[in-house]
Amino acid sequence: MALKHSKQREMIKAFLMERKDHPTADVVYMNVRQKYPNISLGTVYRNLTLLSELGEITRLRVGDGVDHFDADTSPHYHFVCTECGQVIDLEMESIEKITDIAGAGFDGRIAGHVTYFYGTCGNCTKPN
Amino acid sequence: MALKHSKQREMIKAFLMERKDHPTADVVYMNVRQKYPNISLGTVYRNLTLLSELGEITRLRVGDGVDHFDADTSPHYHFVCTECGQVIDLEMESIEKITDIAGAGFDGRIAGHVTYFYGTCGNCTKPN
DNA sequence: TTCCTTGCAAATCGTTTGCATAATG
DNA sequence: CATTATGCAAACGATTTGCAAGGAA
Repeated sequence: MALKHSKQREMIKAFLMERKDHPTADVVYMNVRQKYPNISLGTVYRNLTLLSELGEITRLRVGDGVDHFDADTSPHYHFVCTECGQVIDLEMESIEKITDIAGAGFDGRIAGHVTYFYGTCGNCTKPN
Repeated sequence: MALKHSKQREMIKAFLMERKDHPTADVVYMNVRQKYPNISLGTVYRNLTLLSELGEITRLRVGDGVDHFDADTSPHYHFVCTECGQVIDLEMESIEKITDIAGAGFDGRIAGHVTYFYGTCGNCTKPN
């Protein structure tokens, strides 16, 4: 279980940190491969899973069938454009209280929530 | 594109309506097959997809890797138990306003949101 | 008769995993 | 040296799809 350093993991994490969008495993693979041609898709998946288990990155399941990854683990929300598929960070007031609202009268323990907003992004909304 | 009646579709819809949980395609298949042994998994998938496109049912992507289906299309929220995997309806005050909160200052159009709450359900929370 | 729907099986897609080898501590 | 990590390819599970045959309008 003792973690050992690996060039591959380092590059995957670094790549994720320099991106403001939320790349999929395949995009990570394609990009890291330019600098490190020998890396395999399996290694990318293994490291993305490991990093998210360590809490260093977040796995985003926005409902488009593909997992997205985010190196920004601070609490924030995402918007998914139904037109172009883009996943964008939202700058918005906290809505943490919805967990309490949901918990009122619920027979169980609510630990948290997952929310994403959808619609058309700035670009796709513009007239053409 | 003109829709034609089919016994299979009718039974799938009926089955979904009599369930308060949120069955997966496979569960629908297993159950409908008891009354209609010849039905195929492909047909179940095709009809679930068709019905959800028609807006007669809702496809739930709660992040467990399997799609769940709900015949109740009225706006409501779901809770997913991280212990037993169960998906339950939540009776709670509307949180529709979070769409407005998210839209404030956002350059684009927000059409809606998807939220699910997670934690441990009543049964799984109980001491044992 | 038209053409929507089905059953079946093969195909797809994203992701995971087994295994022998390479790299790390 | 003891272990973790890798590359590769095969395996997986959920869902989709092509096609010839069946059923509804």
